[in-house]
Amino acid sequence: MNQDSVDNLSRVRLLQDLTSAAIESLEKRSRWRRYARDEQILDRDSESRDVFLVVTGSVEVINYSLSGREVAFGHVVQGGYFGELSAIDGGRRSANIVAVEDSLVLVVPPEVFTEILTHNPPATMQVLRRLAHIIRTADDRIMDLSTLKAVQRVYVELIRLSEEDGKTGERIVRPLPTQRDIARRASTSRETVARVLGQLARAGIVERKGRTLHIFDMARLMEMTDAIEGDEESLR
Amino acid sequence: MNQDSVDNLSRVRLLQDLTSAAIESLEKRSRWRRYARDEQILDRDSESRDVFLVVTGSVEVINYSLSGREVAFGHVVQGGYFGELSAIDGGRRSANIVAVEDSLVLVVPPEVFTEILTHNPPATMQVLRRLAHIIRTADDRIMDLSTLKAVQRVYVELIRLSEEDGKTGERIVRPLPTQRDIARRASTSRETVARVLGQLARAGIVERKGRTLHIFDMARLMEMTDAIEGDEESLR
DNA sequence: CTCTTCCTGTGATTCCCATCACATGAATTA
DNA sequence: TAATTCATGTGATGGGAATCACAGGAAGAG
Repeated sequence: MNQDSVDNLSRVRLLQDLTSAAIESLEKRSRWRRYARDEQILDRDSESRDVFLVVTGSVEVINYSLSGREVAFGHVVQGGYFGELSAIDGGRRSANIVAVEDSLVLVVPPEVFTEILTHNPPATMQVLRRLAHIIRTADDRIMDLSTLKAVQRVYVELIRLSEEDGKTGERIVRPLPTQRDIARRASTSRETVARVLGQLARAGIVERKGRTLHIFDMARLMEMTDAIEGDEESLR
Repeated sequence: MNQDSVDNLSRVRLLQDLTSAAIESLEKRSRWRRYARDEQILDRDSESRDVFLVVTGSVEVINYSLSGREVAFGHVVQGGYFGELSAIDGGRRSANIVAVEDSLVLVVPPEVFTEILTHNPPATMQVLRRLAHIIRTADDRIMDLSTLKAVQRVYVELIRLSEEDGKTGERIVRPLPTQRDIARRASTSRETVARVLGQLARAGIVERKGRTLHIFDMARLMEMTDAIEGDEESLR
């Protein structure tokens, strides 16, 4: 094992409070795996219980309905991890994991993960906070799905994706995901996303330039997520 | 403090691995509260961080949209607890809690809760497993909301509520919640629930007798949750 | 026992948006 | 650079279910 591995691993949030000795021991009992872009890493309902530490790259958490509809649950990027649910409760995988880009992960056996938990209170708190965060996010999404219209869920998703531009201070979404990706996060159809984007652009609220979406009127957009807006005319 | 309290508390899942000494110390640093039926225990977005142990009675976790729509997230019955998210991550309350019946709860300050976690690995694993379970349930619900029609979500809810009758071995739902309650778990309207129940009864799949719903054809009901069923005629 | 209040069953109506169907356009690969 | 393959913009249409509107029943309160 080389020093690089330890350095990289220490950047994984789960391990940030461990000593390098502990990390080395963990690494020895785990195995490295590389996954290519679009490669399936984990199948829903499969039996493994390992925890996956994402050292480089990023993955997507996604599920499919019987009818073929895709529902995106989230991303895990460099420094994150996934698969902890099964390691914790011994249950099956609750989702499919796909590599979004070429990724390097450390596959940690459940016993090793559990051992970290029992010996490292800070790491355990880390996991607890992460699970708490997942629950809050999921609950918000259930609320959105239960109370908002499809169009409004697209607004919410755009807001969620947006960030302050470092230079201009403008609100932007970069890179703008494909309409298909937005649709599977907002649980709607690709066409609806296209229409919403078009309508917002025509109303002067957003503008798309290549892979960047500029949000000119963030306040307006946020209002529209909870008000029952009128017809499109009123947007002009 | 009397022995009864310790006995009752030791039945709370969070504390089941603690010594009675530990439970006594915990109880001394917490406070007892009684809530009447329908009383609001916790408000969404409020600032407290306490964890609530339900010693007797039961409570409901519920949220309201701006438009007034109600979304039910779950129940916590005797022996359970709630409020742990805020104690873990310091964030605000994510839902409202209402007493379903007269309830006695022990209100545990966040520091005391955290102390239990750091000193009792089994209790911590308990919490981790509970959070994992909540996440799985929430994810399932997101899938249902994203991929099923309102009618099918009612089927799913009936299945979820159903249990084997000890004597007859029949599949039943008892007590059958009001249509309004079913609607807020399935995220649909009360009327839709009424129509689904009526339609299932006419098809001979279920029968309602007072506050009990008998499910005669469970297999059929389960099929109907994932197939795109035809018109009502085909149910006869 | 009687009076509210809440629950339940059903019709009628409106409207959201998923789906189908193409026409470009952009981007990747051969 | 041609040839696929994927992304995007928009019309047309149909169906599902939310909403509105009552009427009768059950059940709790006084």
